[in-house]
Amino acid sequence: MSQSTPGTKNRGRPKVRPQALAGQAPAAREKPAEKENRIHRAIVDGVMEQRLKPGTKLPEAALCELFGVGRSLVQKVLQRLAHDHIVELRPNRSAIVAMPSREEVGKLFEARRALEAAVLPLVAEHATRADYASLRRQLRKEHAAMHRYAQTEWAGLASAFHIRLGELSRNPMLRRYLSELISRCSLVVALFQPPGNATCEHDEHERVVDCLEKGDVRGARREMDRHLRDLEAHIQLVEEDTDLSLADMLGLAADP
Amino acid sequence: MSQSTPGTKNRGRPKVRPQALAGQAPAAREKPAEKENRIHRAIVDGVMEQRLKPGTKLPEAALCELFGVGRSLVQKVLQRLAHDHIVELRPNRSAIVAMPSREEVGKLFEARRALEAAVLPLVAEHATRADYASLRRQLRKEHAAMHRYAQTEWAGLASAFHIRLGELSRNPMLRRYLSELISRCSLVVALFQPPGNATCEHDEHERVVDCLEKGDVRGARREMDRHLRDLEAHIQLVEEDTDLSLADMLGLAADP
DNA sequence: ACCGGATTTTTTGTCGACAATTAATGGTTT
DNA sequence: AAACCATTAATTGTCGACAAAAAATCCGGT
Repeated sequence: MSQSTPGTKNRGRPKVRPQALAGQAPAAREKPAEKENRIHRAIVDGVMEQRLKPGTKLPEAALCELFGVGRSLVQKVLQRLAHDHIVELRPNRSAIVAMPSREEVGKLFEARRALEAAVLPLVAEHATRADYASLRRQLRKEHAAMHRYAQTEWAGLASAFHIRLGELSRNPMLRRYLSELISRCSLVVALFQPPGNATCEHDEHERVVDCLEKGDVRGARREMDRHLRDLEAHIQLVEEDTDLSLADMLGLAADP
Repeated sequence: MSQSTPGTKNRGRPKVRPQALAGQAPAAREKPAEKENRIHRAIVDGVMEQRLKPGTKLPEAALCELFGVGRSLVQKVLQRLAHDHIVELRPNRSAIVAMPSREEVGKLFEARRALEAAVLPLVAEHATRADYASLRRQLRKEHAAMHRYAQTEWAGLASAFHIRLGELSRNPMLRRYLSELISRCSLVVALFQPPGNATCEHDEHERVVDCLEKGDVRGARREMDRHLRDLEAHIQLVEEDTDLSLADMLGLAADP
């Protein structure tokens, strides 16, 4: 199969465009650490909202200009993003937005199922009445957003539920690992979920809390496992075999 | 060239001493990435073998001189170490070797129990005959080292068993998380285990493999949980309440 | 016209310099 | 003598500069 397209000089992956990154104006004076977080958040948001598509190049120089900082900061941020698997970092090459393969996505959800299951007994062990109450409050907000068709807000709240469970395990390491997996999953969901295709998820979250509050850990695990498999089943990977530069270019051409 | 100025007053936390870091001579030409790994490994080894005690300051300038690199590299390495919780990184202050509190250690082992339990079913699902055979081979080496009283080697092999289980889960994320927790645990064990107090661990590892090979996941989980609780029970934390600078000074005073 | 090698361009890797921040020191007052 | 404040020293935070690697481009041979 021939992949060489004669005459196409500007072939390759798209570079970052200014509009793709919400240009947060640097406040008059900000604490040093905040600068780093600002850049980090801007890129994460860009990826989550699909302004930055997988494979997009993120050259350090461009980011420096866009955010008005030196390369040291940009490098530190890219390092962090690479560790969270949001960008891919190759030696002597531009960092690119991570493009998980079909298999990686499978393993990712597998890991998440395992970790959520591992967390539930600890939640049941440590959670108090007040904790369950706050969970219920969160679920109400979630429902409200869903019925309002506030897509992105709802996605955030749905993740927040799982993250809250991680917190309720009262274990910082498990919480951190779970948060990491949840972020990556919602990234994948955002990537492969064409806008509008909202997976209405009934009240699977509620059922998990019901079981937990009854002390039925095994039931909670079962419900959670089913919920996560549902979530995974709802995403369809549309993947190109070896080279998606053409698709990228088309995507880039369709400029808002 | 005078090496270290003997007139410095060493009050407060101990600083890094040249002997405490195995001075790997930089090979004639090494790949860029290897430099970073060399420094990383040197510090990790130093901590594991207790040449670098918790609370030891690691100023960037000193590390630069010791390894003959610039501050960028040192910073990158410290960043990585901080992420692995081997050093603690405070803003505008020297990085110090991490000193886990009693509670952190408890949570650490809790997380590890949860994760090892979560990994076992996947191992049982994916492992082949050959995998079990290689596990058994590894166990034989472990036994040999134990009977030879090769303390440090045996510790490494014992960790290797658990790490191998992580690999056999065939899940990169779970493998990485588990490896991280195992490293931190063996770090803690090394810290609080006075040399000579070898916890002979019978053949708890064998029992886990036995259950796995029989397809008895639940049994394997039970054995593993017991094994890890045993391990935790064998470490005694000798901790100071709020401030251990005095103890540090004493530790430093007892200088070879 | 096409392929392969030399050249230019882009981009990262690494370093030392300067500014900012914190800890340590010393001097003054009560 | 103890506490407080000003000054000094040590250490990190951030930046641009230069070198090295890879990619993109150009060019001559078949």
